[in-house]
Amino acid sequence: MQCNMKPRYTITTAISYPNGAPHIGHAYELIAADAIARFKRLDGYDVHFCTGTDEHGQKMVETATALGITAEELADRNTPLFRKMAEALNASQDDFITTREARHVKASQAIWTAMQDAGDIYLGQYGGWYSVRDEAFFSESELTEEGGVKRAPTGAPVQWMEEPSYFFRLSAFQDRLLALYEENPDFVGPTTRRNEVVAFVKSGLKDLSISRTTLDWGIPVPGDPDHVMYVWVDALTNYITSTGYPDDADRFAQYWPADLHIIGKDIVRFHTIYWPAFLMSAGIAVPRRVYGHGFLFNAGEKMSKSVGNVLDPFALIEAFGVDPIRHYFLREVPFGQDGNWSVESFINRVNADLANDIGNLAQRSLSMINKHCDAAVPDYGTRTEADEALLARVATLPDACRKAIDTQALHTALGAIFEVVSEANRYFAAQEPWVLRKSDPARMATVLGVTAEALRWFGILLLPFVPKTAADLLDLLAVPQDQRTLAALGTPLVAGTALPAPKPIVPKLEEPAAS
RNA sequence: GGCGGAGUAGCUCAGUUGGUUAGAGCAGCGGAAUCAUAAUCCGCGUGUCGGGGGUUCGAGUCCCUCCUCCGCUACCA
Repeated sequence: MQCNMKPRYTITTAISYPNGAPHIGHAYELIAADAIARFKRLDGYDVHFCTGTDEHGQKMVETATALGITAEELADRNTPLFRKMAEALNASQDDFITTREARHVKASQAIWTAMQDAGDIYLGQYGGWYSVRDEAFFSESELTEEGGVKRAPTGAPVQWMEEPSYFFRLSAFQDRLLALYEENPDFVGPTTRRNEVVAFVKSGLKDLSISRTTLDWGIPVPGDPDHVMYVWVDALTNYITSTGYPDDADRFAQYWPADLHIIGKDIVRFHTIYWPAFLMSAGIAVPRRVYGHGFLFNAGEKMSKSVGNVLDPFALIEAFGVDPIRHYFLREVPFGQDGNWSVESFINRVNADLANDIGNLAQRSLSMINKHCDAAVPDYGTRTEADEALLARVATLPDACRKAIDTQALHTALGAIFEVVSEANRYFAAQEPWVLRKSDPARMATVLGVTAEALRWFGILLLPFVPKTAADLLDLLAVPQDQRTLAALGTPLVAGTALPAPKPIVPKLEEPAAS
């Protein structure tokens, strides 16, 4: 318990499905959520940032079976890869949850019981196409048909089967959901997704099958161990498990409801219809906002295993470094839209922004300080209009970034920052401190000091996006660790502070051979 | 089919409640400078604002229509 009651901010990614190794889509979602989480911390929030893996479900069993191992072994094999990815991406999650954990089993059973007590769960019959050989149901769209025989993707024939299943009374929530969207226009983003969701709910809702008896890889239904929970109750509940439900009432009160769920656009419906309905049924507050990001393409093509063009986040990080990767996807892809990866545009973007614009600005200004100002922050107290104009421009950035971050416009935040970085380059070129060195050393000192001060703002503002690079820049400016917050932006560099010898913070990328 | 979104310079896109010669970044071409990671700065675009029609003193910005592309249209994370 803290006495100084910082505002809190709870943000999550979807939990990844670890039936394979993580791919760039998983990385992208985590990078974006991490940037937002870091920004909120930087802005003084008490942040709870959670990610993880969803280890249950039918696909896990299918994949494991194909590999000749158990689902549990598959999870043991793959979940660590997702943890490694988070580490490699320099993600700052406060919690990494997996659905096998005892706390999650407990939370899932608790919300189930709450929904049941509310009268929204009943026992019925679920019908579907079942493969005896695979011991699994398949959806109509997965099936192939030849000679009147429907077959599963595995080639096994399927037959229409019915089994007992618990249902969630989703149909009863249509009006409440529509009221939710009506009263909270920001509940679903981007807007185009919201329209789809509203249209879907307006078209009428059917009750949802939420248990299976043909599967045992999952969380047992309370009071009926023949059933395991099927998919959504288990998977979505991770968000409240992570915030302390049901036992840690203090933490839960502190961190729930979530401020933001960052998810892929493909699972918007589950997060904006099923999830709030579950919560309303259980008497739990609904999240404040759900945002569906776009997908990434590789050189204009959809990534797929069969095409073999799936980007491996580990390989990219290995080849280029984390910050360039983070920067590229956050800056180049308008968040919420689909984006594209190409090596050419990646090299261009990273070199232009990080190496040339800000990296070189730091190098050229700090080199002069090092050589001509006794390697200490020069006195820049006597300023001209041009100096003030630049600093005033820089000072508009925090609010611009806050506004962008609160609408998940990550690319806009970075765009705003780099627009002013360009402004700083123009300022530097126009002031010509290398000429002033001979004509007016005091004026030179001021220009260099103003530039260094601008760099301090850039460094702090860039921490959420490119943490290592920004920290390196702040190191060069001798900014103390406890001064690296938005609140500390108002505390300018102190003249006379010793500065280390400058060194390039971002190496320029060469045209690579790596893929 | 139904609902929704989008079509603006080579590429990626901005364009507020309709108003002066439609903008930015990147790429390209030319120049300046030399403090710096050959980085930076300055200059250069005759774009049918998808086609057509309409409203208006005036439309990329509103209305109609057509064309093209995309998303959603339930039990898969």
